[in-house]
Amino acid sequence: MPELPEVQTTVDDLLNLGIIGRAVKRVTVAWPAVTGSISGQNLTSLLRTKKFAHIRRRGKYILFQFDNGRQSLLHLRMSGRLKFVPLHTPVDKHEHLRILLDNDMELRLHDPRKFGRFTADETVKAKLARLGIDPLSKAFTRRALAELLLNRRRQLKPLLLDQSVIAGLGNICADESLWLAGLHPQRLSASLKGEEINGLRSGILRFLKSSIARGGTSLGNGEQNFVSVSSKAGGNQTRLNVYGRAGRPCRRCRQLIQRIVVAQRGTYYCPRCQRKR
DNA sequence: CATTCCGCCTGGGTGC
DNA sequence: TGCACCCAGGCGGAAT
Ligand SMILES: [Zn+2]
Repeated sequence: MPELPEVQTTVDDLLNLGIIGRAVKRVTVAWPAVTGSISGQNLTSLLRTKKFAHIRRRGKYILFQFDNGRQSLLHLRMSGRLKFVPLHTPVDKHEHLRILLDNDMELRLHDPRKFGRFTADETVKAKLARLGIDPLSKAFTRRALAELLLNRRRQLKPLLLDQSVIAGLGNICADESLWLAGLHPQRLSASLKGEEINGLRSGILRFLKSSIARGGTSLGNGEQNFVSVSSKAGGNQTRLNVYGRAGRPCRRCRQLIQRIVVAQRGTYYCPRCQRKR
């Protein structure tokens, strides 16, 4: 579930927990697929005594940088979230990766669907290199977005979800941004006019800033619902205009919101405000 | 180059 | 209660 705002919220939380400057004591892997079958012992020998120097968001990845220069990446995928608890806290059945620090606090990946991934090897650089522009960076100008759109002939929504084009946007952000901009999710990227491109950029930024300011979007109360490291649910769900609102009236024109499938993802839009043309 | 389908997993919701 | 079915915030690989 986590998209850019939820990952950013998670990183912001991590930076308030006193992890920076602490060393790794042990890594425990409870579900091998999380690490691509790299054992906890291997990861422990790689990271033991190394201190956390930086924690940053890169697209939807959380990047951990250690004081020896080693980098590792954590991706929360669909249902991952982090917990930070004392060493002897009973291990939940959904906690598949645990990183013990030298203050006996443990960072745990809680991930019911087991899609989350952690890597600390040489593939990190390649993964980072594949990421497109960060939508919150200064480089994400109207001109930069125009170039990304006009040089491709793709449907808008799959393009927005392509992490090698723009890094961090997810299914909710794509639908909400397209509604804000009044653009059909299947419009061809190369067909956009200047003003439409500017509107799309504004929509993306407006959604991201709103969601981050509210601690992300938390859609329910289940195991797979997003909460930050401090166990707080986000508040952006009440601001959604189309996502999950099929059959309900558009807040702008009262036309009923429709759900279609685009690029194998549920896609919500207003047939009146967002014409294919 | 773009699109489509599948696999990876568990859990929540709905309808019978 | 039970069961069948559909859906889910992501992504990588294969086929077309
Ligand atoms: Zn509308």
